[in-house]
Amino acid sequence: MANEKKLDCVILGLLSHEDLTGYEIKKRMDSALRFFWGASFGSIYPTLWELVENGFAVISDTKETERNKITYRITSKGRQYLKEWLELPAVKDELRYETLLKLFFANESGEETAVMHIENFQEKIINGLPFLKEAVKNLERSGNEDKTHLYYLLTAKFGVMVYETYLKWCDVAKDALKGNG
Amino acid sequence: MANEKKLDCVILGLLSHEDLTGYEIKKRMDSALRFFWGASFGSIYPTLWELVENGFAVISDTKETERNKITYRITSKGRQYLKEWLELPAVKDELRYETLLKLFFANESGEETAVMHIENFQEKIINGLPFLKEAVKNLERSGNEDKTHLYYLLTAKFGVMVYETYLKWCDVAKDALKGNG
DNA sequence: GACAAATATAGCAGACTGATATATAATTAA
DNA sequence: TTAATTATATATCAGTCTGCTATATTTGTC
Repeated sequence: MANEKKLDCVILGLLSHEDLTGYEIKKRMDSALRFFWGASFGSIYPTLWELVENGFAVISDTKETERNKITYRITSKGRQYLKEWLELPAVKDELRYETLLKLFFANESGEETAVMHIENFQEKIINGLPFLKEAVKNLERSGNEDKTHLYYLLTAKFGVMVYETYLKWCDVAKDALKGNG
Repeated sequence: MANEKKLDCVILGLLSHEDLTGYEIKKRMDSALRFFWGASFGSIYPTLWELVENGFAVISDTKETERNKITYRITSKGRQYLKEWLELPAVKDELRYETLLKLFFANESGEETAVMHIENFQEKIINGLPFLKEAVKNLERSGNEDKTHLYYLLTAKFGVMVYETYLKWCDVAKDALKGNG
């Protein structure tokens, strides 16, 4: 019954850094937050309206003529709401890996399919790593003058460490299957 | 528009091992699959009916009198459907970590809150590790006579490796914040 | 100036969660 | 023995979010 909605707070978090349009919010989701949280347009736009209705955000009218776009700005009420949410313990920490699911049931599909899933996974991780490593490099260079950077850095480091572990596991798993062919 | 539903296949996967009631399926979700997939009663029961309607499962009437419960059995049509899904590449591999989200925005809530989130996370991981380690130990002991065990073992090993990496990261992150207090 | 790509918003069917409700069977405690 | 508690078992539903589709404009490119 309580408020299980998270996206309003995620958007307020992004707006706490800078004014953004819905489209720009989506871009942030697909870059900086990509590794640990996602959201679709289909949820971002309705949520933005909701934030305005609740007085947590306002439509910022600077450069309105520049393009027919809507830029949102966080209000002090919104900042307060965000802060309260940030102080609550995290509830949802979960993985949802279809790769592991398909591997778990691979008895029905055979060993070749199992190896295929591991190799697909491996490729996805190899492709995703450079972005995370680049983020760590840039954030480390920019130093600790800005706390925002430090927090971003910590999440990016999490990503690098986890992805590197995934790659190690891929080797372990492939070895285990090959040694059993 | 295509079938994005996964739960029907997950349930068929579990039924491919043994006949189960909805309640037992939920228990498997909360133990063996817990680490990488979840499902609620609210989705399990409707999906079971759907499976019966589509001829992928039947109500098994053995020991019907034992208790007023409904046990489901996979059909050969269901097994075929499962196999086809298992052979498709995995689509959804994603993390959803509220802890990282709150850490990312910790600039608004302060360093103490950030450390609190990391420590809560650390505790959750420490509490979750023994189950995964126990699974690895038991599955390694049971040997490779059964392929089903091998696939389960690989997913459990994934869990152990990843959780141990999480704990390493917790130390790194706490150090970074303390060195900056 | 034609074409492609990026920007920008909106709506919707379907999937899933988390909560609630209800009932029975088995176990434990008094 | 019976009361209380816990485990088993199923069902329903509002609210949340995804993935898809549609539409239109702006910017860059050749």
